[in-house]
Amino acid sequence: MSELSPVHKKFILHWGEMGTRWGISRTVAQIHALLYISPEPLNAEEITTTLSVARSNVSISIKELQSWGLVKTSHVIGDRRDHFETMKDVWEMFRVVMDERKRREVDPTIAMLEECMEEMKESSDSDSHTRERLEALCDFFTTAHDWYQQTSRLSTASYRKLAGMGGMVLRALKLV
Amino acid sequence: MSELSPVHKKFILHWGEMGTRWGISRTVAQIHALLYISPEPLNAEEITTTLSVARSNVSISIKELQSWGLVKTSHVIGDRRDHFETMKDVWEMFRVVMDERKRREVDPTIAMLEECMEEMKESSDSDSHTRERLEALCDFFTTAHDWYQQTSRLSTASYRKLAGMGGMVLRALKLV
DNA sequence: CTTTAATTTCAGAATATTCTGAAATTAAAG
DNA sequence: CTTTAATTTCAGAATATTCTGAAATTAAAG
Repeated sequence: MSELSPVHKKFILHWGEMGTRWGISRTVAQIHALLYISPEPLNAEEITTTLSVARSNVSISIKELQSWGLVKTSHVIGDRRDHFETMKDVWEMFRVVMDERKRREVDPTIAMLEECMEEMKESSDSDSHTRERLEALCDFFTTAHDWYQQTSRLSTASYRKLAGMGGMVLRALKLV
Repeated sequence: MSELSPVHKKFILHWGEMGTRWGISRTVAQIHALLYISPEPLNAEEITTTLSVARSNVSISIKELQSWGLVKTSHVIGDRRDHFETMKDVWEMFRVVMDERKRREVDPTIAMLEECMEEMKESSDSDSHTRERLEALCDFFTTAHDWYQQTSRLSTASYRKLAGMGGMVLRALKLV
């Protein structure tokens, strides 16, 4: 794995680029891409040489990926070094990312909105326009949150089934 | 609107912070938040003083919001300045953002994956593991893309209905 | 306990991003 | 056409982020 084919490079570079657009550092995303296409778990040294980044950068980035729940440690007998791997199931992978983003960003936002509404109530703020806007946002987030709760635990197969049936479902529910 | 209440400040600051986590500059997100809670369209000068940022920063950030399709220009009779406003429907707002992210990030990623697969075919690359991984990713993205196509055009009311019925739908489809 | 391999920490360098303020441009008003 | 208001552009300052390399720490091997 330490010699990347042109396709490997293309994929890893693109994934790194996408990472930066979503607030994830390039190296973190590149390591994730590398582990995703690697047939077997890699140790830190291998990642360092393959991606040409500093050893310490790999260490920190792996920590970051672990905090997202995207990377697990595994071991090889006769080798004391940690090896790292990521899940291969893509739907599972996105579920993990969504869960974490929900926890880090959506939940605090809902909390903030509720606090705002509470504070407005207490100070008997007559600014009904602001109140309406915040309520609409809060509403949207909680509805989306509920839907997510319902669907995110589906198996890969069920998810695929649901997505495939999309149009039919909507027609049956007379939503279209 | 040039004097922000504590709740306004709280909301705008939080929204700005969330923006940075999703790869959007703080000021861009703050302006969006401000326009969202503003009862009427604001001109650039008002935004400048309310948020205490440079006039030029407002100009560039508004451009950015317009490129996302989140901000529209409106005019007031007897005033030659542009006024800016954002949609108030939250579901619509997120749909617009999703559409744009799909166009900017998901579509190019699908294209990249297809190119990779094509290149592997041409060079009759025997790396079946990589091929499998890329195919799985491509598959996921196209399935998600299809589902999104089906549901994203729903009205706010339908979206709410669908989300509300979540559990029922899944049970009816024997997915749970 | 000593040696050595592996890993982590962290200060600061390198880089990228965001923002400012002055100058240039555009365009409405008179 | 001239004046003035409004807007945009853009170089570089300010700031934030990412990354490196050396030093410190941890922990396995002998």
